[in-house]
Amino acid sequence: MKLYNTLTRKKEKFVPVEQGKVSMYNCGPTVYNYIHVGNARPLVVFDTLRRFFIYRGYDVRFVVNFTDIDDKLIDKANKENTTVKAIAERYIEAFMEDANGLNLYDYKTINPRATDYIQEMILFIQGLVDKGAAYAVDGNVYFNIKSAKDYGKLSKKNIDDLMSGARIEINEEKRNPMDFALWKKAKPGEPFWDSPWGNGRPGWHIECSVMAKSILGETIDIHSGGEDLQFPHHENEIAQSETLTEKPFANYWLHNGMITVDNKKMSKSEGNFFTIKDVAEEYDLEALRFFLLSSHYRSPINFSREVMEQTENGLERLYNGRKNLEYLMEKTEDRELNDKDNLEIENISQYKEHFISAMEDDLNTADAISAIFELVKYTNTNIDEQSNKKVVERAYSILRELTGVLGILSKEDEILEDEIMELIEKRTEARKNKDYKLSDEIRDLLKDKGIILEDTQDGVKWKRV
RNA sequence: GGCGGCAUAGCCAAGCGGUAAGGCAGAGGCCUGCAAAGCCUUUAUCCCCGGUUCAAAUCCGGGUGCCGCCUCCA
Repeated sequence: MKLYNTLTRKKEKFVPVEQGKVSMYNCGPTVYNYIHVGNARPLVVFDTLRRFFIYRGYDVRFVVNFTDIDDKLIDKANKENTTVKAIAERYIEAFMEDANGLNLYDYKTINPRATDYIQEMILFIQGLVDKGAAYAVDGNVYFNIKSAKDYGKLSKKNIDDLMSGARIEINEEKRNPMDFALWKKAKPGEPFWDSPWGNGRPGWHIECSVMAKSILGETIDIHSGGEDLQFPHHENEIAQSETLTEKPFANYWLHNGMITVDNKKMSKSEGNFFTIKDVAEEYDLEALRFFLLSSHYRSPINFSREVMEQTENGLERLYNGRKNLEYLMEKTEDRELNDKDNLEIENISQYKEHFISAMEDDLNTADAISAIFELVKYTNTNIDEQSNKKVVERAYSILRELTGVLGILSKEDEILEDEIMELIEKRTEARKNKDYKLSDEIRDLLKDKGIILEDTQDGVKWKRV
């Protein structure tokens, strides 16, 4: 497995800290609002990486946190005259619904909440204060970036350039304008926790460092997130964690590219965003997942109605391919494998090899998807009622395996109600009698019910719209 | 101003020095009572200009255009 590591700006061979195990941490949502398509990209992409690791036999621990305390939650709670906790509950619930639609959590994922780790954060901050890397001023605690060796090593920025950027807020309390808050003094009416520096709450950056350390340990394998978090968030996480533990915080830093709309970054502050719920009204969220995997995770991708429709149609082709194989499994005969069968199995297996090597090359899902399309093309063309059932089953299981790694084609066929089966039979009878008027009426009736019929040489196939 | 990325057919998108994958859409055809699905055929000198090489979409230099980060942001 090769992964592009932002730290070195190179594709590197992946070597886990502990053989056969992978620890991953992905910065999760701040739960003050519904998540949008841009927020969904890292979740889908790195969920796919996790699935691939599991597929390759790794024992994976994957953490995606909830930031459930910060300025935005406090503002929202004040505006709605409710509590921060209530806001967090509401949007965590909404998040889980979206996550479910995106097929994110059918394997175990750890979802810690920042507010459950306040004591660990206080100890962490105290450790930094004891080391002289952090200082308290009037109830606030700041991290002194001068105490971090290599500050800027991830984002390749140097402190002087940043200073001349000069868009840093002036704060009299800070020794250096780039110092950032580890602990914020409580203002009247804000939620707070007791600490050695008085009542207050944690800063944003410290949360991820602490949850990662508490759950996964001092050095984790992979830390991921959107490329817009590289600076300052991830840079600050590194500074805090490595200053405290004196060990590498994460061995591999993975960053996904941005989603754009009309070629401008989708973001809440720009207002050009579509929430997952918006998308769900028009498209199946599985199509959104497929869209997010249709190009390489580090490239920017433009979200548009046109491309979503293209994606839906492509997904449909894959479903049809699977449907055809399911159909053939019923129709084909199970017999000993001959040379032709073996050759076919060999051909089919090549697509699986192609898929795996694409995924191992820095998670090239776009190329991996092309392998799946090629598999479907192959089976549509070369496999039929005359084929050996063993070959059909082999193709089918590979298709399921590979689409499962991507988390697509997750919808299963349902059993049709008796009433509908009767209509289908009635139509078949009508067609036999060449009563095409009646047969077309029945077909239209079923279409209204969302069932599409296909007449094939060996009988009627149906599918849901 | 500093740092980084990208530019491949109507659209999306692989490609990492050996002569342009895949998908969507369109056109024509096969099959079908008609459809649908599927299959076949069909659409690219890879932003521009130089250079290196037997060979460049791929490497180097110079342009042009677009985007991201430097501020909360996935």
